[in-house]
Amino acid sequence: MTRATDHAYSEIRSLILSGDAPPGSALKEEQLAEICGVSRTPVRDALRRLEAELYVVRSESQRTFVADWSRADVEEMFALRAMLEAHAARRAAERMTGDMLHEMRACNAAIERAVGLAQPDVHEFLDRNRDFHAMIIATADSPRLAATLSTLVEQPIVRRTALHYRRGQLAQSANEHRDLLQAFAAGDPDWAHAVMTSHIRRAFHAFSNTQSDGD
Amino acid sequence: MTRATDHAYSEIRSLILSGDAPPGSALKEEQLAEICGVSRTPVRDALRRLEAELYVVRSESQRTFVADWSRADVEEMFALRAMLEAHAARRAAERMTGDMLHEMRACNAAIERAVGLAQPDVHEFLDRNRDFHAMIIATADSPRLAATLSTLVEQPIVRRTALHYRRGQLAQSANEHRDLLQAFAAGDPDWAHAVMTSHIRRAFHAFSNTQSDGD
DNA sequence: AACCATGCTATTGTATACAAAACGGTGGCG
DNA sequence: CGCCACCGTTTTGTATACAATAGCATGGTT
Repeated sequence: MTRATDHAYSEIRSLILSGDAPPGSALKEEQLAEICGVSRTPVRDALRRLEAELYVVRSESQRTFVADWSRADVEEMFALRAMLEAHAARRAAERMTGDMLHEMRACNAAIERAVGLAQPDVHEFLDRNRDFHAMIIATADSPRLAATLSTLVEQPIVRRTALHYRRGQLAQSANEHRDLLQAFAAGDPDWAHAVMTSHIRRAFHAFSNTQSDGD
Repeated sequence: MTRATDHAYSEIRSLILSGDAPPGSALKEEQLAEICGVSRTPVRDALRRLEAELYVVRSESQRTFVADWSRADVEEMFALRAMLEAHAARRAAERMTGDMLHEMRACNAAIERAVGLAQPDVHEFLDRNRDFHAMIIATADSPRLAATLSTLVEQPIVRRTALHYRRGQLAQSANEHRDLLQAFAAGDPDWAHAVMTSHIRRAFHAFSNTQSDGD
């Protein structure tokens, strides 16, 4: 997994995220190899990785397709994420340090800035939001939890969801982060757990709404 | 992933489970290829799969080693498993059918038979125990939950644990399964959730004890 | 006309050769 | 004596050729 494999990975991932490779469409190794300018070997490695991260699925005869998430699939994913991230928040509250708390406050300040602009900077919001959640997971100090979450969090869904957020939804997200910071500052694991559960579940419903709006 | 890859996978897995490849030892692709009688290509695929299932880990320079689980790692794994399997039990209680309940009762009867023998049949216990938990996960009807759990139920630990069980511990496991069946029959999700949490946590402490006994 | 068998084609699986990178040891230099 | 750089060896990464298999269409048979 070095140059060629990483390149193939991000290239294919982009195809999926951009919609150039729509859900359900077949991904052929040779064709992808040509697009990426590498041989089939690194493409195969990249596809295995994307499979582990649920971007693609394999038929029983080993053909690869872009994952097609039904509404039930999305709901299921959010439910798991709520459970695991709430657990992470609880552990983080037990292990929070002053330095980390300071860093997280700075991070959320950046989020509030991005949201407060005349034209909210959604890209900045997404990046800082990811940082914020990553810091919680890092503080939770549970490598397997982190590995498990990483296959659920970094999904096309999250990205598409935020792109349809209204300013009010972005701001609410920042406010919930503020609540989390209070729970962390108080060192109250149950509080952190509850806020995080609520935070993720609201994200799910925000997603449901943008979807039913017909995009 | 057909003949050669599958063969390499189970061969390498056996090396790890049997202890011929002890925790922390390096796994070299060429050497494994020779052992399995295949080329490096399927070995590489097998190693990726074993990596996803946490049997092996990779250094930052892409060398692979047999995973070496610290006590903290094991505790962490059991905590995640308790959370996710309890969730599965809750969903299963909401979706349980008469047929499945019947099948699960038969399965647990087989477990009780294996445990009740003059010389308990641990191998039979392990197989039927896996079936029992698999049926719960199947009934929970959540593909992503199933996929997530399959990477955590990692056999090395479970297997080693059960091999050191005394008859009483095996019997207690069967009794807890009985409690679960009652919860399912009653269609009580919270009950099922609580019993499963307790079931997994007891397994963790049973594991801790066999470990501290010095094997 | 419907259905099954058969053969062609598209696609993935496997082997092998070569390239790149990392590790380890050895020698020289400070 | 210790440290660093260099080079040989080991190990993994990548490309390519070939094998096997699945999918699909076509034609024959009932």
